[in-house]
Amino acid sequence: MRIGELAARSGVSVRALRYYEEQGLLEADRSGSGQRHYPESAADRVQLIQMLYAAGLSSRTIAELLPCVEAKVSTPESRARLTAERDRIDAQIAALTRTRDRLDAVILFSGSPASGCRWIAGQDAAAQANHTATR
Amino acid sequence: MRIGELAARSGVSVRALRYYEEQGLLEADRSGSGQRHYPESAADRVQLIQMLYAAGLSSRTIAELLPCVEAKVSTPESRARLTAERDRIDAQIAALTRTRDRLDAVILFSGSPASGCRWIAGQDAAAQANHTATR
DNA sequence: CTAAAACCTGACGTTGACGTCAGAGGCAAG
DNA sequence: CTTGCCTCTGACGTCAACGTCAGGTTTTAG
Repeated sequence: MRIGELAARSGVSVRALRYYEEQGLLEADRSGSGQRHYPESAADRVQLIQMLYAAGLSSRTIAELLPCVEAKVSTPESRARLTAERDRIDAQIAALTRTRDRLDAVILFSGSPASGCRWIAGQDAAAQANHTATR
Repeated sequence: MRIGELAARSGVSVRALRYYEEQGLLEADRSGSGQRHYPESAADRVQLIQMLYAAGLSSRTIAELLPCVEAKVSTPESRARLTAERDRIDAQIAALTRTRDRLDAVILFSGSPASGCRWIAGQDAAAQANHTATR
């Protein structure tokens, strides 16, 4: 498939796909006229790339680890990197969990009918119950 | 305390503290000569700011929600924002967890002695056991 | 009193993952 | 054939959270 279709399928921009290639994350066959052609498997690969970007990995790190993750093989060096990144992600999850719990506490407390949240007059309890029921 | 000490205590740079003030996240008393003076409580506030930055909130959003989080009060609007951010963080935690599990699978599989990871010759099982024992 | 250290404002520099635009070709339909 | 859409390369633009530097004032240690 060509780049536009891959972009549509994987939900990223055409520019992003070219950028991934530039960073050595995604290879493409070229037609005689220079157009990129991707196999079906490219969609999965793009998903994986996005996944790793979302976890805070840089292009360089992704380029280093992507083959390992796809093939499930690793050298001692790459295994060290993998472990380091996993630990970093673990720490990030822990931090995010604390942050979420903190926000939850604010939401629950300030949203509770008994909490005296009526610090701006004119709020009726119905709207508050609505928000509280969000969870 | 002055800005240098606050920076040292909270582990952020002086520049960052000035930036926070510029963004309306952190206020400071000024001495006659214009130097910033912070109360003890500023350290906690900075920690909270860092926490929210780390969760992916922008300066603008933090400025909006910081008073709510500190005082545990909220208007209906801010509660909606709080809920939205919490949900976003929840989703991010879920995505990170999936990513971590994927990395874990690679580490465990490629690190297992029986996995045939010896695809580069010359590795002894002892080093592998070391890495495996990391967790 | 003096020199070092800390602080001030203002302004330009950095980084990464793209967005966007320009100008030029390629490709199936009518 | 030509119209309209897709693609190409190359290059500059963006945005946020600071880093860094310049040039000057203030505070502190000796």
